[in-house]
This record gives sequence, C-alpha cells and structure tokens, in this order.
Amino acid sequence: MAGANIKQVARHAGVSLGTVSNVLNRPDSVAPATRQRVLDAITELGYVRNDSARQLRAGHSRTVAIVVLDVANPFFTDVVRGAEQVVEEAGAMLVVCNSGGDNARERRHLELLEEQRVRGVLITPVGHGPQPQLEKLIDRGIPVVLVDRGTGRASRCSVAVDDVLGGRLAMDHLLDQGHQRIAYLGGPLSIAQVADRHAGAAAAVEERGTGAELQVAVTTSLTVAAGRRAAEQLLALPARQRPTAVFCANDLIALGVLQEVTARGLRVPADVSIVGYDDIEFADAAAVPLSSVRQPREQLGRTAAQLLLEEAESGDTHRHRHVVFQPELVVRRSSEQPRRARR
Amino acid sequence: MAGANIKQVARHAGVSLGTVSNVLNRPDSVAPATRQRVLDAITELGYVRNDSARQLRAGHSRTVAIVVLDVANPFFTDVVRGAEQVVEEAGAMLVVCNSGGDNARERRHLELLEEQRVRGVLITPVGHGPQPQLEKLIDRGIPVVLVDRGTGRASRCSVAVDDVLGGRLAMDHLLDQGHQRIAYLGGPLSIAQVADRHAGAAAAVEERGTGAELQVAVTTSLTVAAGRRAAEQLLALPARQRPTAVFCANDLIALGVLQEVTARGLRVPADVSIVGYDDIEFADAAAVPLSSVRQPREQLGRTAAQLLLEEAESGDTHRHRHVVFQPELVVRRSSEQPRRARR
DNA sequence: CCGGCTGGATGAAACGTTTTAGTCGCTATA
DNA sequence: TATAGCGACTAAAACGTTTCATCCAGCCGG
Repeated sequence: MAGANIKQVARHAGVSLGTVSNVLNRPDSVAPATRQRVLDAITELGYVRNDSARQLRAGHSRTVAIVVLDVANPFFTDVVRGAEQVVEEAGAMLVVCNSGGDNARERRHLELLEEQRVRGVLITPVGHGPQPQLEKLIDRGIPVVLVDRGTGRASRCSVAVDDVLGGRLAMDHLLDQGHQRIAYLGGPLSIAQVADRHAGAAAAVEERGTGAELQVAVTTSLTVAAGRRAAEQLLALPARQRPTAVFCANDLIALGVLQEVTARGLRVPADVSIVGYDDIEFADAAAVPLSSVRQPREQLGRTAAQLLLEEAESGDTHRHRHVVFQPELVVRRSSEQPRRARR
Repeated sequence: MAGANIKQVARHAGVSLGTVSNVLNRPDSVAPATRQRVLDAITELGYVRNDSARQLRAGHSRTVAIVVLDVANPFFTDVVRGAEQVVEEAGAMLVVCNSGGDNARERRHLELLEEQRVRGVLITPVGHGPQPQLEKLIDRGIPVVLVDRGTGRASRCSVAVDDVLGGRLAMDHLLDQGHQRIAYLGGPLSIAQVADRHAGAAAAVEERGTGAELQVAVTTSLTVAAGRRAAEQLLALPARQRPTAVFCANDLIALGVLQEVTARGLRVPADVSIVGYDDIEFADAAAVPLSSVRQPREQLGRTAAQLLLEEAESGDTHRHRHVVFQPELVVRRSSEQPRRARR
C-alpha cells in the first residue's frame, strides 16, 4: 500500500502506463469508464505521485524559494505570508530559507536551491555587492526577484520600499522636534537597508543645515539584544555628549534601546526620543508606543511573488519591472512630545 | 555554460560518466590526476548537480520539513531556528510550511511533502484528532516527529512542553494573588495547546477549592487582534462580573488584552492582572512587562530535529522516544503586585 | 465498399543521477 | 610462470515520470 508507482497502478487497472499519466495530467483525454478504473486503482494502491521523477522530466521543480535575512524578524514573516498567498494560489509551494544576514549561508542556500532547480527565488540579499551565486541562477534561467532591495539591475525584477525616503522621514521628524544630537543605530552596514536608511537620515540633516549632529553607532545585528547593547554604550557617555534622540534601523533595535533606557531610569521621550523602522505589530504594544516608519510588508511579498510567477510563465518575452512602494511615518508617544530646543 | 549534465562533464574530461559520479560522491576512489581533470571540467562547464535525479535514484530527498501553526508567531520562529541549526549541520535543508491552524492547509502541505518524498517531517498538528494524511506518511516510512504536542502515539517520536503543568503554574500564581474571578482567553479549542493549558488552569482552580470562578472566552485565533477583541467583550461586562485577572493562551493574545485594557483607561495589574504564555521576546518589552510561562523554544526545535535525523538514519532499529520539557513561570509586573483579596 | 478521420489507448524514449557488476592492466606472491 | 589480488575505470541498469509518435477500431462521407 505504501510504495506504488505509476506502472503498478497501470497493471492493476489493466491499462498502459501512459494512460495513467493521462488520467493524472489530462483527465479529459481519457474515456470516463477507463478514467474511473484508473482512479480506483490509485486509491486502492494508495498511489502518490513522485515529485522527483516529475521534476526530473520537467527540468524544474514547482517550488519557489524565499531567502530572508532573519526568519524571526516580524518584518520578514509578514513578507513571507504575502508571498505565500500568491504562490500557493498558483499551486506551487513556498520554501523559506534563512540567511541570517550571513553571506556564506546565503551562498550555501542559493547553491542548494540551484541544485533543486527551483522555479524561482525571492531574495533579500545580504550585501549590495554582486553575488556571483545569484548571477549563476539567472544565467541558468531561474527567475530572481529582489525583495526590499532598491532599484537593482536590469537583469531582474525587484520590489522595494524607498529606504532613503524612510530615513529622511524619520530624521525630518526628529529635527522638527528640535533635536540637535541624534544617533543612528543599526548594522552591520553591509546590509543595504541599514546603509540606505542612514543615507536618508544623513541627507535630511545635511539639507536642514542647522548644524545638527548625527552620530552613528554600528551594531552587529538587527536584534533586540543588539539594541540593548548599543544603548548601553550610548548611555555611558557624559550627559552633554549623549544624544537626545535615537533613530533605529529597525524596531527590534528600537525595542532594545527602549528597554535599556527605561531600565536605567531615564524616560522616553522626555530624556531620549526613539524612532524605529518597520512598524511591526509590537511597536504599538511596547512600554512606550514606538514611533516607526511603516512599510507595506505583506504587499511587498505578494507583489514579489506575482512578478516571479509572471516571469516564470512568460519566459523570454518577459520584461523586468521594478516596483517601489513609499514608506510612511507613524508618530507615537516615543517621539511625539513637544519639546524645548536642545543642544 | 548554464545547463551541463554529468555526461557532458564526462565527455569533456575524457572519462566515463561513472567516474564523474565517483569524483562527486567518493573522491578518494579515483586517481588524483583524473579527479583533477574532472574537477576542472566541472568548473569549466559550470556543472551543478541535479537534485531531482539524485532524489529519484535515492528514493527520498535530503530536505526536512517543519509544519508550524503560524510562521509569524515568535514561538515557532524560535523552534524553527533551533531545528534549522541541527538540520543544516547534517547537510540537509529545512523547509518551513505554515498551516495557519487550518486543517485543510495542513493536509495540503502534507500531501505535497509526501509527493516530494521528504526525509522527514516535524509538525505541530492542528487538531488532537487523528490526521490520516500523517498516518500515510508514517506508513510510507517517512519519519514524523510531533512538536509541542503531548505524549502522542507510540508510532512516532515527540517533543513537548507540559502544557497542562504550564496552565497550572499560571493559575496557581493568580490564585495565590487572591483572584477569585479569572478568565481564560484563547482559541480555537481545537488547538491542543489551547485545550491543555485550559485543562491545567481548570485543574488548579478545582484543587484549590476556594470557589474561585474560571470563565472561558474562546477566540478565533491566537493573535494580538483576537486578544484585543476578546478584551473588548470582557470589559463590556459590568464591573462586578468582570474578571480581575486574565490568563491568556499565548503572549500575542495577552499583548492584545494589555493594549485594549490600557486603551480603556484601566490599569494593569491594579485593575486587571494578566499572565501570558510563551514568554516571547516582546513580553518583556511590553507597556507593562508581561508575566508569562516560558518554554525552551529553540531547544524544542533542536531536539525534535535530532530525533528525526536519528530515526531517518537508523531505519527499522529505531525506538520512538518522547521528550517532555518543563515550562517555567516568569513573573513580571503585569501580575506581580501584592493585592488585597477580591471577589 | 473504401479512404480518411477521430477519439482513445499504447509503447518507447528521455530526463540525470547512482550503483553494481564487470573489465583491464599491474604487481606481489607462491 | 601462473595467479590471485588490487586499483582504476567503464558500461549498463534502474529510479518514476511525461510526452510523443503510433496504432487501432469505429464511423462518416462518398
């Protein structure tokens, strides 16, 4: 009952092997009576298609992969959910791979995915530099869609949120509040999003021209723990060098900072204002509700998956597209208090 | 350059096809000179193994699947990370599938996984009832390990945390604080964890015998939004019927309750005490730090993966094992305040 | 009554591996 | 000197599909 193949089904139903295949793939092309006989045989033997053989014949699998920087980051889980919807609707399967922000792990995953001849890859690459393994995939004709990573090259589709704009929004807001010593927290800088958000923030300070100072504290990862450690260092500074506001590369960092700051007995936003990035569900539920830059996360995933499937279908006739969404600043208590000017 | 197969590599290197395979799989068995020639041919042609063909031959794939109730739930992302470590160390690949607590989706995933002839499946099943699709996998000889789901049947391994004990711990704590009207929030009850935690809570109330009352409010899912909605209903009750403490089936629900309660101008824990479950990272960062029942999440994943691989290796000689971890109550501000007795 | 057409079924090739049995030339042993 | 043994390599089978070229019977129009 366990391991029947198509040939045994055929014998059991008294038809040829090709007919069984037809029942499976083009049921209309076989006479109702025969079809029923085959179907009966299938259930009777507990036959289950062997996807390996199918793939081998087809030249590619029916799974789509998404490679994210961190599975545990709510930003990515939302993107994944969006992509999942579209992919499953198309009868395919989405597999989630976690690079953890590590170049080597990313490469390893891409190698495995190439071996698997996946139908396509959605990826938020670790670095901005060229990723040879990714080029290899594209050479082989496997569609690749860049997720949340800029306008990319002409050789692939991409969906993104304008991170430079996001950084600018956050920083303009803090400058509006009168802050003069502001810190940007995030890292590693090899992560493009981290760099872009910083670029936007720096540009905003520059343009404002009021001589505000933007310090940068680079963290080793985008986690709550990293945020807490970074805050520890900032708070060790003498009060007059200490920044009065912190803009964090994501909400996890921001939550870490929030924890550490309040643990030290300082108040948010009275002593330190905080703005995060991503507007994850928990930003609103934090000890002090967190101001944050919101991105259309699920939509990002959906759109990416759509572009991918589109490319997988249309083959050569495909023209690469680049979709850019606009972020939006959500002001909450962690930064909203009207303040006197500071220096 | 893109699509070379083993045969072309062989021709290019002037050897037989079998020799190339040997270079790939048993490099020591081929003479160094020949080996080098083959290796050169491989890089020159950009050859990449075709995993479908490999699998077909081997009879099973080298990927392990984990089917979780909710990818976006931090509890599961941690379990996934634990499993990932072990699986990748073994040179295999972990694919994450999301049942979303939906029976039909779970079945669909299992069907696909059976077609893929995966090496094994880690799963937190949606219901406690029998899942025929799961039995089918086992019949076929695909190892299945139950994650976070009780002592299970003898036909498979399992790892779990004692949810009944967890419910008991939480409830004992609340009873110790003198609460007499307590609500249990969670759902759907078809999710085993939800039912078990409730069972533990009910048992604690029963044993205490002080006539405390345990209301149950069933939610449609284990999300922040569901928690908020449930809280809305509870708070609509007249003050003297309203529970003074709430025990939530997970932290997401608890965070939702916390948000709604504070939004209504009530204080936690003065007006309503809250205890959550899972002790996710954000429990500590919430507006009022959340008491919660902690589970060894990553270890759960690691152990599950180890059991799975063990079974996959040893085949028939395998004896199923059931590992149970103990949960631990973490008391924080949301429930810790010493209180006068209530009624 | 014949030729062509059509719906329904068949047989065989092909996909790219891994593995097993076997071949071949050498060297060490009796 | 025959032979057993060994190292290095080869040839071919097998894994389970899908697809394509055939084939066959029946039916229609002429």
